[in-house]
Amino acid sequence: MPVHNSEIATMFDHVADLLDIQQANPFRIRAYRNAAATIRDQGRNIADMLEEGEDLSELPGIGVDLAGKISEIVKTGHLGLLDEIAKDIPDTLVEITAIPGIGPKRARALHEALDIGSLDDLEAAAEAGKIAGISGFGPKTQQKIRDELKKGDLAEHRVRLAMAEDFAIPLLAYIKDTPGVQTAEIAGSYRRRKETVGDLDILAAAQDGKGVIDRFVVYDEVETIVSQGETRSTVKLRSGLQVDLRVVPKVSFGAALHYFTGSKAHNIACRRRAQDRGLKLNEYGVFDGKTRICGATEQEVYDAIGLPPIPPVLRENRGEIEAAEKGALPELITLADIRGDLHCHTTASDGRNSIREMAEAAIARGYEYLAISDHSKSQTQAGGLDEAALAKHLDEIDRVRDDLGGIHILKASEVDILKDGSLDYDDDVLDKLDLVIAAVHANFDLDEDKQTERIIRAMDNRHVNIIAHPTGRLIGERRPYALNMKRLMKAAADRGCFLEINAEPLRLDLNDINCRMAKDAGVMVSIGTDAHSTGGLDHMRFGLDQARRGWLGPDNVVNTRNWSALSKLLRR
DNA sequence: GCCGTTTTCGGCCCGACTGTTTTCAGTCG
Repeated sequence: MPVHNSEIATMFDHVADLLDIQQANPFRIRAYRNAAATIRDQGRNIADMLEEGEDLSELPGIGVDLAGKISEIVKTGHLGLLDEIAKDIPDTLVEITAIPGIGPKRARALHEALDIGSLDDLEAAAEAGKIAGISGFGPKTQQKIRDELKKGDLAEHRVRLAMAEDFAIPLLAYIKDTPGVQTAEIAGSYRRRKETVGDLDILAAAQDGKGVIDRFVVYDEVETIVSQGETRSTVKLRSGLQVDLRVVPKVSFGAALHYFTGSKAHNIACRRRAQDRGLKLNEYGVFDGKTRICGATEQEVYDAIGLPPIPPVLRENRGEIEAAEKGALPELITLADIRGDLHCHTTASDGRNSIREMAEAAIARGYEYLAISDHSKSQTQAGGLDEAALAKHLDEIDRVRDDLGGIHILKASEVDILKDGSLDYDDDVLDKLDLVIAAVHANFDLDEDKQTERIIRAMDNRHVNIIAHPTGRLIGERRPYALNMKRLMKAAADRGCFLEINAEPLRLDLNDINCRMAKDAGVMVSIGTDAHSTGGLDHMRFGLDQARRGWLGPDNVVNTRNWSALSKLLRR
């Protein structure tokens, strides 16, 4: 039974939560959280690394002790430390800290005063009116607990970036439109272009914070006001999305933007750098003693701590500070680098627009080329084409090509990789195509070895240029299938095969970590929208976000090449 | 519990808002 990185990370986070309630050494607690983050950031399976004899204590934030605990988890599936802690406090006590306003200290107080050990215990105590009597608690807190329990909605739900935009853009316009607001930005993981965001963090520059906050909390979509002060406020929108607004004076805007953009780990590293220089960094600026030396722009903040500006997409404390220090930050790809889209569908299978409409839409976006890649015959529910239908379809592409100048239309197909790794069309059919995208659309539950070998076998076919959405995950809906990514990447590099970043907001597959692995493994990436309509071509920018978060530059991406370079690359 | 171009010991980021207090602890980001 292989242990996933996410399981180890979850156990470490759980240990941290429990130690927090025990009021253990806060730095020890942080060590567990940092280690959990490091483990999540590994593209490779930790269990595999261990098996291959790698020294895990060389990973950042993991020392001899935690390396030993990882090994224990991988070998036994258990962590003895958790049993130790359970003697003191119940495992399920952590649940109650999901209630806003209940943190580790109050959880402990509730446990000690009323022997509360779970959400159910808490609910019973709250309904019986026993909470308000505990020191540090009062009637308001008791009522809040009852309200939150009644609502039930305690699980953190992150929304996909594309959906967050739908709420963020009009809200930002509203804030910018508020009298007295000089400038405003959306910060947080939204600005870092993370694939999902937990809440929206908005920053505004204004002299009068209160006026801005007062108008913020009456925004049309606000359902509840969680907190409301002079310079900051938190609300919940009807959609359930939480929004934090912070207002600072203009001279502090850069420092506040830096602080509010995060990530937390990046901020901590920056603040530590400031400390090393005898300075203090907070959201109001960079300070020498009590004197504010700068902070109007992010550039000034980075200058003060001796670094070139670091793009928000890289601010995850995944080596960007060290790279910046050495002047080795990557040149990141931008939309302007993209010369074409190598994955889209038409009415021939499950798309909504014709070949001509898709091509015209690509021309309108300034592209040199577009690959028309409808589904193969096994995808019956998606209108996949059998050989005869494909032949007619290719003829139709020829007609549009003759008719429509100004763009190279590639005859392509998104061909199913069957369970045994063979392809859905025979080689003589594949021969007629300019580009073959191979994709897994069924049999997701093979074990890691079988799934990996299946895809590598598909890549053994010299017709295959691109593996589409390599992990198969759907954000928030379907986990990636089991795959040895390191083996897959090596195989792709050896065969001159490309891996896709599928730019569809639900997929974004490869993810940022895998993109970075691809770069390190020397695998080129193709960013394709998988558009099923002309509008879907605009999802390219979400794929670019993921690529940028994965440190990719124009050189790492196939579809930054001009037509002649691309055509050479497609010949394996 | 981790970490080191000052260090193998002694450090480890910083501030706003709320509710319960009667000056502040706890929570959150």
